[in-house]
Amino acid sequence: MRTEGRAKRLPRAVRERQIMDAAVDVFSRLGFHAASMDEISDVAGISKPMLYAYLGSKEELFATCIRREATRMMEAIATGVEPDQEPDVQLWSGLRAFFGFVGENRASWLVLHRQASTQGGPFAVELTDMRGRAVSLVAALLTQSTKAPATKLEAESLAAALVGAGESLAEWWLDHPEEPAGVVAARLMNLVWMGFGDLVDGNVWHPPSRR
Amino acid sequence: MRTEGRAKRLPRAVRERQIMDAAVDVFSRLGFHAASMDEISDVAGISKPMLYAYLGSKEELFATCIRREATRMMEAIATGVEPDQEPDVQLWSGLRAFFGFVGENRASWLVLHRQASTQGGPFAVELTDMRGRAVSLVAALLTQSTKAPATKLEAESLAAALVGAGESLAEWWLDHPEEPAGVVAARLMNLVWMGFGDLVDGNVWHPPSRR
DNA sequence: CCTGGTACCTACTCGTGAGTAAGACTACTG
DNA sequence: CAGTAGTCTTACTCACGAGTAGGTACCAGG
Repeated sequence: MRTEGRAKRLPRAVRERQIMDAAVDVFSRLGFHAASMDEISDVAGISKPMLYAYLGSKEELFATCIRREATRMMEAIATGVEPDQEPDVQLWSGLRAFFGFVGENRASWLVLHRQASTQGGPFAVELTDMRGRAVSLVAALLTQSTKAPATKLEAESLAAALVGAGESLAEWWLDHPEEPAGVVAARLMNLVWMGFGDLVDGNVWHPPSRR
Repeated sequence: MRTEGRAKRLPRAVRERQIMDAAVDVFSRLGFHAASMDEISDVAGISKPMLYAYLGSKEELFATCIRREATRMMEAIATGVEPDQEPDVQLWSGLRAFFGFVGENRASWLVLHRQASTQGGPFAVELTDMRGRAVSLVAALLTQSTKAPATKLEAESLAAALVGAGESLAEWWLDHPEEPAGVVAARLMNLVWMGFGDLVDGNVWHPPSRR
């Protein structure tokens, strides 16, 4: 990129989108610290002062990226899940939506997960916030199941474990892209709904209405 | 630290231990990038050139930390687990050992997990390596269960999910230290062995010989 | 008391990357 | 064809942190 001279004049909104896309790309490849504003501006096809003029400091830019991608993902999942269904079906559709999103937005996922841990920055808020929303969502789903976990702590911790399992499996999936999203999602569904105990005995979970 | 003048003369081996301890502390608090060699040397109570003379570059130092802490953790788990037992019992003892270690070595855990993602460095090898060993271990445990997952991929992905669940739950635990290690471990055990399906119906897992 | 060797220090170099000053180019508006 | 508002640039400053040069204190053994 950026071998030509002056960039074409474009309206601010468009430029901002381009910059954000470039930023997500670079952050996902290098992580927050290793990514440089020079490289981002380069990939975006503009010069550094534009970056600062439009998106503020590096930390602000990163936080904005997180916010945008997190919102996209949460919306994808919210769209995919069907409320007013049995808990297991809801979980199933949620998992499908999640893995579907990750499969089609690797960069988004990387920026949200791999760079999530780089604690310290004020953007950590955005991340823990999103993760917290996801956990609460799952926890609510669990609590809503009758006879489910007694304490709030129990539901929340199980939800945290489930979310972590999803994240980890998504990470594993990046190294084994030949597997279709549905298969991976189904595996996690079986793990958390049936448990190894049942799986060992050959009992598997499947959607109520087979397709 | 480091307000006094010259440090007392100490044999190299002792100094190296001190430095490693300081490094783990600083890395766990700040992460690889944000940690500075100045601060580490400061916490260790010595000057920077000593650091370089004894432990090499920053990346070498970090890699050494990872190796040391990873070894400690894997040994703690290996010691805790009882082979020649039923798979579920093995998993149970492994989980107990894992959460026990994390509870008593927060800094070790943080350096191993939170800073794990900071990809890019040559130390990433150490981390993915250790995680790979953990996953393989669990995968072997699963495969050894009769009638278990058919394909190697399936076992490995489930193991990855389980390890991720453990990591995530450990992370959650850091924010809820009032819970005892055993309770947290038991929760994860129930999740992955029984599954939500059973938990919803009130079926819980417990060790074969009640204590 | 010299002679080495090892622990330890102060005080630098030097690259890199965040952030900025000051101005140039383009387009619309009267 | 001004004037003005917004886009875009080159070319800096400046702090911070990795790594080092070159020396000082301390403890052997001869």
